[in-house]
Amino acid sequence: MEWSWLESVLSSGERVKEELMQGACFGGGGGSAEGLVDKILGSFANALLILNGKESDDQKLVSGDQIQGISSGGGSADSSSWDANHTAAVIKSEDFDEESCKSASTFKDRRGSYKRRKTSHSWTRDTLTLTDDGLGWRKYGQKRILNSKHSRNYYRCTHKFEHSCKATKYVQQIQDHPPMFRTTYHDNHTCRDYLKASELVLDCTSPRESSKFIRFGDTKQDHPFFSSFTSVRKEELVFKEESIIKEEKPPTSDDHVMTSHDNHSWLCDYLVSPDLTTFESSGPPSRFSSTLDEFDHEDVISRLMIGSFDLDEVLQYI
DNA sequence: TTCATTTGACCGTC
DNA sequence: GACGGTCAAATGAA
Repeated sequence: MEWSWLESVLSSGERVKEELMQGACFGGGGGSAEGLVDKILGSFANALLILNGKESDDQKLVSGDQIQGISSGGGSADSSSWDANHTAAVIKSEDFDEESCKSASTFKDRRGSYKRRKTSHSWTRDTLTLTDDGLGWRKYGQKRILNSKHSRNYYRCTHKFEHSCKATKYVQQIQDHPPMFRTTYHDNHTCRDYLKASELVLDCTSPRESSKFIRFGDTKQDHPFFSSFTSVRKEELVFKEESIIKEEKPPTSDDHVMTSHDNHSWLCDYLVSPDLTTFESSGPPSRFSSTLDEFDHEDVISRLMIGSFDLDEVLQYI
């Protein structure tokens, strides 16, 4: 029994390695940038599926062509750009189906229609001041909450309708002296994912390095995608000074500001969303677990998306 | 004129 | 039935 499990793990490991290596090799090959990116992401998606044990009948591995088909078939404003949402849709097919069903219902007469987000991706941040977190929020409601002196303000993403961004947050004053505000975020901003694939440069300085390091372009600060990320890092420093930590899920470092309400890694929560779509505001420093159990598969994609990545580093955990 | 905020109503969940 | 999240008309600000 143990052997079969081990065999399974090793077999999966080999396949993951194959997929990741294939993805890395695509970077050195020919073809259009868009096609290459699609193929690479297809391989990484497959690797994740294997790692998650989801390569079953209902969730086949995806090919780069499939991703390409999806990305070009959607209603994206810019058909030449690869939309990370689509890959997320492939990887998290269950979520995708659920969303499809939801969208099938009419939008009229849906006041108050919502699902309580008990299990959704949420986290809180306590601050001493009402600080602008630099993201586009629009207030859509205010409510008095039971057993609370102060009303709760509800915000949604400014680009909710333009980009179908599901990010919402609510802010509530939880203390008077000194004033303390608790901001609870739900879902990540997907409105900043309109990243042009053509701007993803595969930068391999040597043939040897090309098989070892995968780098998605230089993190140019003037790129909207990365500039938002870098500005966020600055903001994080500000928040570290004026924020306190909640203890629901104590991180390893003392200066963490926010609390995640699900089991995703810190990095995934705040740098890249679990559905691989979003760079979120600020967050705790990245980590890389040293055991297989702690190893979060999504870290792989997170780091791939952020910048350089040591493939061997991943493979040693497989 | 456009866009953001306010506010009461609606309605799903507990 | 209470609570809380969202909607949308009314209102205000730029």
